[in-house]
Amino acid sequence: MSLIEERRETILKIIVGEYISRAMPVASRTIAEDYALKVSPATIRNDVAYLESEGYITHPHHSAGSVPTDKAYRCYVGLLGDALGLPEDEQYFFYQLLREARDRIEQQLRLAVFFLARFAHNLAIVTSPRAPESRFKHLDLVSLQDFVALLILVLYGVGIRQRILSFDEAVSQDELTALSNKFNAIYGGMTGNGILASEPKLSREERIVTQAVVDIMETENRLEYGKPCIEGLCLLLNQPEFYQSPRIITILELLEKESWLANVLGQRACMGKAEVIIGEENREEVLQDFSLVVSQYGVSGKASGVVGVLGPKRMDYSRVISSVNSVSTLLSESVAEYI
Amino acid sequence: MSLIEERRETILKIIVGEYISRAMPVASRTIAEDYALKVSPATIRNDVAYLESEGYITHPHHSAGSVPTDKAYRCYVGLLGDALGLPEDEQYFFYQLLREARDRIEQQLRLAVFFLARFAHNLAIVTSPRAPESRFKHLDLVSLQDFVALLILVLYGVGIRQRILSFDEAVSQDELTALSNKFNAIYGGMTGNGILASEPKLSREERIVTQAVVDIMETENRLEYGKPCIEGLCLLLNQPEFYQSPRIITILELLEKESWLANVLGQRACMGKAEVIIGEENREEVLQDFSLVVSQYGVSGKASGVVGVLGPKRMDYSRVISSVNSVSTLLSESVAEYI
DNA sequence: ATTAGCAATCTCATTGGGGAAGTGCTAAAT
DNA sequence: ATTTAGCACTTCCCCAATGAGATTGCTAAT
Repeated sequence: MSLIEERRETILKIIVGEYISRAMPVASRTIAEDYALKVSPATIRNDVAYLESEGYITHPHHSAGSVPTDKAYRCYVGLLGDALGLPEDEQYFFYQLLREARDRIEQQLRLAVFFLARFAHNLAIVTSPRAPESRFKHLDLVSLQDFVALLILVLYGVGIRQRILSFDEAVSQDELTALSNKFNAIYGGMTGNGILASEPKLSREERIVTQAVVDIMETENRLEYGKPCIEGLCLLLNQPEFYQSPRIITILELLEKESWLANVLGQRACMGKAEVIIGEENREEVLQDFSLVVSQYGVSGKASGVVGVLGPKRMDYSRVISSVNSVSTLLSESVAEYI
Repeated sequence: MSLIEERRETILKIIVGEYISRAMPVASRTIAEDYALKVSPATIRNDVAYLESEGYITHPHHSAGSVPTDKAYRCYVGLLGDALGLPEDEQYFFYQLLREARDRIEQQLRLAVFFLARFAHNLAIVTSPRAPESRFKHLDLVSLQDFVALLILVLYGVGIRQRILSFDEAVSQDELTALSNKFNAIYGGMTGNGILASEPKLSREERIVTQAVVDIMETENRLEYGKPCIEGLCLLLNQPEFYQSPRIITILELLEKESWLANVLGQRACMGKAEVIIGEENREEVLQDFSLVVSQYGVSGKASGVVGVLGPKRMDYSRVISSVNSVSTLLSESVAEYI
């Protein structure tokens, strides 16, 4: 790389960095003064003109400073390399906190999403872990009223689901317990289809239970991701580009949709390594002013969830990526313990 | 009530109604023209001056029309009486929908909050039902790894909680099942304190389980309300008074707090009848530009939750109140079925 | 290849005026 | 005593004009 190309790259990095921290177009004089480049603003303007012709830079208007394009962010993220992680102390504190809550899965996810939002200063998303295909682990039946029982179904990969069952005749708790024992013995490890195929001779009540079990498992299979926990909406809204902007409403509308996460992610999240989706790389149109950093966590093939951060394209990628990676790693360890 | 007083009340109702539907100060001429009062704008101005001196009306500035005060809204709500409910067809449609999901408690709450938000055109809140004091109903232990098990605890009043247990030595599923049976036999119907007081001789493993059970029950008792489901944030944000206003951020910050609902409600929600909290009647300062309509649902003493709607003071009280009442009634029926 | 200098461009905050909206007051009418 | 018409006055809101400030693009010199 020639000296000139090197300087252009430096200038590009400076522009992206400055724009990320100040949220305002970067002037050539600022670059020349605040960084020891030993060239005049005019030279920098020449380089910027070149970078603009290559599609890395735009200007909001004729006499405004430089603003990075999506291409510039992409390049910037590429140059980050294996960046610095979170500060040791923050990371350790978070680690301790998560360990303390390791017996309460829900609580742990809520802590994770809460701290991820604060580490990353943006909207954080964590989905509960789930298995790629539902497999029966255990069920339990609890009598509520004479004709009504509560079905609790445990699936492999830390999923627990409940449903109310109504019978045609009174069923006592003892009978329910007997039913549970029978099903636990024969259905263990089976998939929904497996249970349907095994088709043992069933009584009326047994059929009701089995149908509910299969229905839960199939519903579960249709979902792409577990229920997402979200935190830090107001951190996102406090960002200068969204302050009092109608665009935030489109984001809220997106988040209220049922399966927005599957639409947004497509296939992209991969295990253990944060992926960055910048601006127009987002398939969802309303996200094209945003960047998304996502990673999968969990144990491959057994149980996995997604952690991610959504923020303006002008986010502190280094910090966000390492936050996502940290949280992802810690949650993976946690899942491995009780899978 | 003299003729003049009657006219003043009518004018007050007109001003509140117009302001609710148009979100703009109401001019005396508008009142005279659009409503057949048979008096001139000047007369109306005199009455408005009186209403202002009594604290029912303000003006954003000298030559602006009339805007109702909190006192006016309170009066307006009082005059509503037992207002018109929701349209029959909407109500019936919703009723059907809720019945279809009656075996899935979570799903039912989500449907309820979703439709409540849309009926009321504002932010809707529904908390899951819970009992005033936790009482043991049933537990189940599922082996996850040699030393690790999943505890599932069912409490009276439709609560189901889970926790991961770690033992010092390997415990098989058979042993776990035996443990469950034992506990189900002796702890049934007991409170957390009751279990502690009964203090049977316990093995190491039994102690771990019991401790977890008591801990869950006590944690549960400390919570004032179940986990709130929220819907319709963007409906709220689309209201003209919040459009591009920084006040929405304070609302988001409030909603992200752990126990905001208890702070906001205090003692107020009462069973089966919607309560209206207007503007400065809210104890929470950031809500003083809002109104809140809340009601309890469930079965008194057994299991109850809260349904509510949060919106601008300028909300359609008639519609919101009847929406809240409808949803509350339907959810109460539902809870009664499986309590 | 780099730089200094300068004209050109665009934003943004300020100012001021015209017009519209709507009240408050006063005096007359009922 | 109540209601009304008429009018002055206040305030907002939109618009255009203005000027200052920032920063670039270009040109010509180094």
